Amino acid sequence: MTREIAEKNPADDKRKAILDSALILFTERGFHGTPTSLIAKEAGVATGTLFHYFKTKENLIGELYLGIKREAGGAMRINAGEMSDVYLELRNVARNYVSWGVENPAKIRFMEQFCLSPYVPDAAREEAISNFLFLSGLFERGMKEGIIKDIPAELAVKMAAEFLNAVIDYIVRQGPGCKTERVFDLAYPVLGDGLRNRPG
Amino acid sequence: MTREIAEKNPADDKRKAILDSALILFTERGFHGTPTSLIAKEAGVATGTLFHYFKTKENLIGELYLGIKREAGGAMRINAGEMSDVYLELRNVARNYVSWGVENPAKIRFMEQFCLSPYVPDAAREEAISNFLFLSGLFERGMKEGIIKDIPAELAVKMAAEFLNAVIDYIVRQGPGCKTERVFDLAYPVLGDGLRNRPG
DNA sequence: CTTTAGATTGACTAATCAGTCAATACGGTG
DNA sequence: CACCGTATTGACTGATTAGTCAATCTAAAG
Repeated sequence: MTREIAEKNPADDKRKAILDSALILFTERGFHGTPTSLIAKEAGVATGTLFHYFKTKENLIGELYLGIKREAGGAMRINAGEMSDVYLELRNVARNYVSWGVENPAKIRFMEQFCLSPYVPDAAREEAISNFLFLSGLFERGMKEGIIKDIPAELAVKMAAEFLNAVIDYIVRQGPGCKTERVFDLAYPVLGDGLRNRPG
Repeated sequence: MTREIAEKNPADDKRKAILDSALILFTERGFHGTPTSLIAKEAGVATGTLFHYFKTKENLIGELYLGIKREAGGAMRINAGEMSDVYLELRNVARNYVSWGVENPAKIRFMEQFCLSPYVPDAAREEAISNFLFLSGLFERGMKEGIIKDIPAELAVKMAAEFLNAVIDYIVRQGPGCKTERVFDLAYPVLGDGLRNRPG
């Protein structure tokens, strides 16, 4: 009856619908500002169904957070390991991240708004970090090879991530007329040249 | 009786106590997660007193946001206009901002957590921007002089701000043993070299 | 002392919300 | 069809909260 084409598991669809609605509502209204009843209504299910899939509201936000972090980490790795040097690898990762961010502004917003927030369970935050360890590794390799400034890798990752978030935010705010590639080519050299050891 | 030394206006003290408590509690528990009754209790006043000084809870958060933005803008301008070139001016602004941020981690947390948040009234956000217009001006001057890469000033401000937030966050997380100046000297060249036109 | 205006109080209310639960519908298996 | 475990529902509850208000306090001025 209500069966859609290519629908593998109706249960997973409800789950996904709940997560999708929660993402939008949380970014628009905040965690405590969004009642579970509203999430359920927007997802087209009853309140009870929401609590069938997620034990508590905090559990829901934790799973949402983890899923987004995993997706971001995955998006960054496209074509990873295929470049001729660390510098190009970093540029590729940055490019992937910005593309993903521009196409998923709500997810970026969610991460920025909630990564420091007390609502995200510690366990979810810790597991999320693991998705970005490869980045520290990349920086450390570049430093060992002497082509990246020698600074703590943790600091470098943080700086790069925040920098790219700013680029994404700028592109999204410019509206649909703004070509991502053009802005990226303008903005990335600031990070790239900055990280380079003894530039020139 | 309860009069302290050098107390100009007892009313202003209550106001300030409420804002101070609100800042801590909002960063620890979020906006909707912090009842006005708790803010009042932590400030040592009655609930009614809080609503005597602030018409609504949203009004309170708006004033808190504005005050912090004003303070940050003021901190950045220390010794501004006294440097020999734009590059040194920028470094001075960055240094001032990082120092202020490291000394006021709760205020940085608040700004990061709530600057994108729907709880901040639009009016407060708009007025806050005016405190940072001088920064766009500084970037534009540097671009005109050809010593800064030619990119949209709005983008440059955003990139620099997020970059410095990452530096502050790193220093604060390292704990009290971490010397701000040392980390700043390590981190700033990444931004400085990056912004410089045709480095080398 | 009396008056007056603002500051302060905290019990109270109407509204809202996270999570429950008993009832029902669904879907696969024999 | 009969059986059974899972999915789904939405009215309901106990707890919490923003904001009110009538009463009380304080302090300055006459």
